[in-house]
Amino acid sequence: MARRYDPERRTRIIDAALRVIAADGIAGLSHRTVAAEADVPLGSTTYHFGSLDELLTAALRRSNENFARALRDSEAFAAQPAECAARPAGGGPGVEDGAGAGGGPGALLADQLTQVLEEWFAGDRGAIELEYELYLAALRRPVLRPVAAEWAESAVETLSTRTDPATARALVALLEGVCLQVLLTGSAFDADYTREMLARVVDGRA
Amino acid sequence: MARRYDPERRTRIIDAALRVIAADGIAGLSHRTVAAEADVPLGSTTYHFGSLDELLTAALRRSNENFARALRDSEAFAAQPAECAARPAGGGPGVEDGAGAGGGPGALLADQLTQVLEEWFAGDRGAIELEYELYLAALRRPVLRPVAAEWAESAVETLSTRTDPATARALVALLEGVCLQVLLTGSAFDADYTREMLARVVDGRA
Amino acid sequence: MARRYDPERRTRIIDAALRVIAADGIAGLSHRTVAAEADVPLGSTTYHFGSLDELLTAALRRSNENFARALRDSEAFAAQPAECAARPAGGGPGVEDGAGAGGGPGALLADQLTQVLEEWFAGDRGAIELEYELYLAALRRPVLRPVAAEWAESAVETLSTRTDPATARALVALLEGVCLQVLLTGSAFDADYTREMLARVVDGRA
Amino acid sequence: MARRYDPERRTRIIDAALRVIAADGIAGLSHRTVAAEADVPLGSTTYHFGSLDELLTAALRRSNENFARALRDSEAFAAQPAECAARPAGGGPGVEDGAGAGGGPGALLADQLTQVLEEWFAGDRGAIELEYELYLAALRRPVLRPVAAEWAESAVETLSTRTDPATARALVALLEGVCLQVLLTGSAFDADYTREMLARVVDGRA
DNA sequence: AATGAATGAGCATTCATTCAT
DNA sequence: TATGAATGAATGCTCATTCAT
Repeated sequence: MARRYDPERRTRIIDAALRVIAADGIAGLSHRTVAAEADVPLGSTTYHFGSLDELLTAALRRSNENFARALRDSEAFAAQPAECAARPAGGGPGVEDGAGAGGGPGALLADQLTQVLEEWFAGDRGAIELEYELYLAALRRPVLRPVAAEWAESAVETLSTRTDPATARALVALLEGVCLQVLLTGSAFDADYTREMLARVVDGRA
Repeated sequence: MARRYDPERRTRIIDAALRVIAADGIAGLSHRTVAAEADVPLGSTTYHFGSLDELLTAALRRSNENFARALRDSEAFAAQPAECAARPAGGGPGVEDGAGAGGGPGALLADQLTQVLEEWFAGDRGAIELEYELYLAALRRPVLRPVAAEWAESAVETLSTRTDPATARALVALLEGVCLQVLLTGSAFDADYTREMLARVVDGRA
Repeated sequence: MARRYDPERRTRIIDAALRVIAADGIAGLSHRTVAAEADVPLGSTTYHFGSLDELLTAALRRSNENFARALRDSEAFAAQPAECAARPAGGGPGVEDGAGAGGGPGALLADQLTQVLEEWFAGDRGAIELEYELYLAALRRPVLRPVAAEWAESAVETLSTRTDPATARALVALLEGVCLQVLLTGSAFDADYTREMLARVVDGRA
Repeated sequence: MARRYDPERRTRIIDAALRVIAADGIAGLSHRTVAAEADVPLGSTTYHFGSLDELLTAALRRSNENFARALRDSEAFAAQPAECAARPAGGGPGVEDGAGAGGGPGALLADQLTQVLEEWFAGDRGAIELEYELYLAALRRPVLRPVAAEWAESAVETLSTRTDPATARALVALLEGVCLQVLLTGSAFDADYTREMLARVVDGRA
């Protein structure tokens, strides 16, 4: 096996880990499974990642990056309030100032966030589960907490461009709670309800 | 070993499972560890629970019961339903004497819920982690979802005695999101912020 | 592989362990090597011995028993002083009161012990190394110390039938020191010197 | 990492090896552990020492030097050679003022040796175990035997300045046997008994 | 009905060594 | 000359499960 000099190997192992976790969960992640998925020798995974926790940490970090990029690229969220207001009526379906929420000033943001979630749930369900599973793993793995905290921080920061930080934090918490209920109980995502509740949080600002 | 006729064995095994999970997480749960913790022969655990999933389901159900009882017994929450009932239907803005939140009608409920959480976080951290770990396990274990759904349902029902069902559901989601942030990122529980955001959800009712 | 119901399996594993250690040293002892040597499945060794230390302890104990039996069966040592004295001159070669040692009263015991060592060194060298290696392993493995202490105790007791306990202990120490020098430096066993020094210890009694 | 031209590296690696062995035993010695302890690249250890046996040999040699220096520096033993030299050749029973042993001529030497041991056991127990473990390793590693033999030889030579060579050899054997019993069985060092038995060996000279 | 001996698969991890630089 | 990336073998150990009793 002449595979020396593979500078991307570390990266490929992380990607393989994400695929393994997506398929079988963190419980299915082992040096062996990830080595097989990445098509590298077993020793290579232990060489690059001294422990599974280390690999898990790297995987969570990558997952965060993936999500951040996805959010940044999301059309629904990218829209700026000013532009929106300026947009002529008859525009896109979701952004027209209060589809459901009573028309308070928070309607636009609430609507956009709801749309992001809608897109997210409409896409590959495995991807959401993957990201949540990694994120939730921090509950029992203290080494993951700093990375989980980074993620939460970054989500709050992103929303802070549209509202005050405390409200942003609450929006993230509510979104997470809503997602969790959908994912854990197998119930359907209810866009109207979500939009309404997000709007309450935004509009409740003193 | 003359332990025949032990009608409580099933129960003792479940309790042992909860202790094992509290100590080492679900990953540490095995027929062996639970048998040792319950001081029961190895074969006994496989006899009473055909698979670990079965045991896990029973454990989650018990955990839910424990939490429900704790909530029912909580002084903070058990409070003023009587007053509420006594209040004239369709009356004014409700209970205005909320401690903390600016005086919106949701102040009292928000305050009580915040207090419940405060008590919860002040107590044994292991207990919270245990309950959350079991609940979150439903993400990857479909067999647990019905039980997780039961739990969510029951929480919503409990809150529905104080507000409308949709708002109750959102309160549960927000509470879960807040708890998750505390547990996953290791940050401190912020009572004022929690109270304020809960109140926004309650008071936002159309 | 239908090998259920093998009540002697534990014993066979210990015997196999002794053979493995004799051949490759404690460093060569592993669950795998011992399983192969005993012709049992790998899992069988870990089932019967929860850890290698446990297996090692059992092996040292067995080794001690083997040695004790060998000593008991040794003709050289079995001879009783009274009988010896009563025996007509021209008897066996080594027991005649002071072959080398100056004729002090300790000559007989010293001579017999020397003969035991001589027999021992003349036999299978691997057996001695095996026993010493197991015994010396207690230096770094506290769990072995009680067993090593048992062995030392038993050796002292055996010699105490022929002299006072303190002297017996010193004889054992001297014998061990002499053996060690032979085994560690590769030098030859010097019977005359050994006899002489043992006699000094015995005869030095106040 | 600009650590070229490091003439002391070999030495530092050996010192690190001694620390590793002191901490985790020979079983804990590996190229990796010693490289980490010496703060040296992994490749450096395999470069300077072709095999672990080579490193082990060097470590045993250094350990011997350390012990020899310690013995030389010991006040207890460094004692009265002058008096000895001053004593008329072929004189009477030697140094009779032995502290403890009944006054035989060997009393002084026995007393001094006992004191050396007492000091040794009073000091860092890890150091003794380290030295013994390395020394005893020769049992199973023929390459170490010459070095172990050097050590024994040197100890005998040192004692030979105070008594005849055969007696010196026996004293070393007895001392080793006594130490071994203490180290292997975890029993306490008994100075009176040791002094008495050493004296018997010295005084037994024909 | 209940148990514990038995087993093969799998695990994380450590390792000596090789080799291209 | 010196190094660290790389790798295949081996380690101790845990496990769910089977099955004869």
